[in-house]
Amino acid sequence: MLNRLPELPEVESARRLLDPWMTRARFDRVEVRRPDLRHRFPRRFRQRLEGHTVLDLSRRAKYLLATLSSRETLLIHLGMSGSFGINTLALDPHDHVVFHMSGGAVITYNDPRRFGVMDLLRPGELAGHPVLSRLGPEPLSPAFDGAALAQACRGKKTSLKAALLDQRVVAGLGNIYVVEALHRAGLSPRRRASTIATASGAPRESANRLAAEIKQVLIEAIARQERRQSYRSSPFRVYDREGEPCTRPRCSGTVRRFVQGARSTFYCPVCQR
DNA sequence: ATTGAGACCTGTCGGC
DNA sequence: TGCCGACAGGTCTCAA
Repeated sequence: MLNRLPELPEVESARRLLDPWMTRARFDRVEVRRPDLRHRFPRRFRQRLEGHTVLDLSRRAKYLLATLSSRETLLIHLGMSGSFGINTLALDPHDHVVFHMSGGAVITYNDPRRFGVMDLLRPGELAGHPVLSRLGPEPLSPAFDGAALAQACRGKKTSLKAALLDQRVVAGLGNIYVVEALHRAGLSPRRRASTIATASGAPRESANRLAAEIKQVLIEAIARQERRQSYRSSPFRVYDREGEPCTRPRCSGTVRRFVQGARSTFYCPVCQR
């Protein structure tokens, strides 16, 4: 469903799901049922995994990184529809990769739209990686705050929404959580990104508020994933609520939708300025 | 350099 | 009922 689109909280949730089954376990057998996700798999993908042990499973932005005993790193991106299953009974047509681990666990990667990525990085390829090395700060790290956000937005002529989707500004947000954070912070998605910083790049109050709301919306989403309860109504305050009353306290506005960078933006024109 | 638009992919949904 | 186009979105590529 909507909240399964893999943004940072969903990827963190996947990491926590996999960790007990993967870390300290060995790849006994790897099945590649479809090698054509977003890119072709690296050469000898299966052989480079089999027989090796996972030493550590971490997350950077929307990427999962498994450090292997071979000193290579398995890099995984869930794209738009990727998910993992543990010991699922029957194979689905979209189960593209199956890891048979030494502990007996069978880990299945499912990805109907095949926008996901699996790659293997040799020891030297991690540091200067064309994507990883350009990622901005982790939004939940202490390094990310209003000052860091303002500095990254300084002089940017693009919209605040586009800036937050730029993984070099802050790493791990997608359309939904950007829309939610802007709503919570009471900031218009159309506003120029540079307006949250002073001319010298110092944070305005809006930058501090936005950074705090980004953290909060992610923390709440991760906690929701952990509880794994199903919701009868949307957990989002503004996303996909076009025409509904604004959910912010004392706001009488109505949620509007418009397209920004070929993505749907939902916002309240009354309280988001 | 920065910014924006199009492409990739397929399940779902609304309209006729 | 069934078909078909529109839509969803993360990231890469290309062009202005």
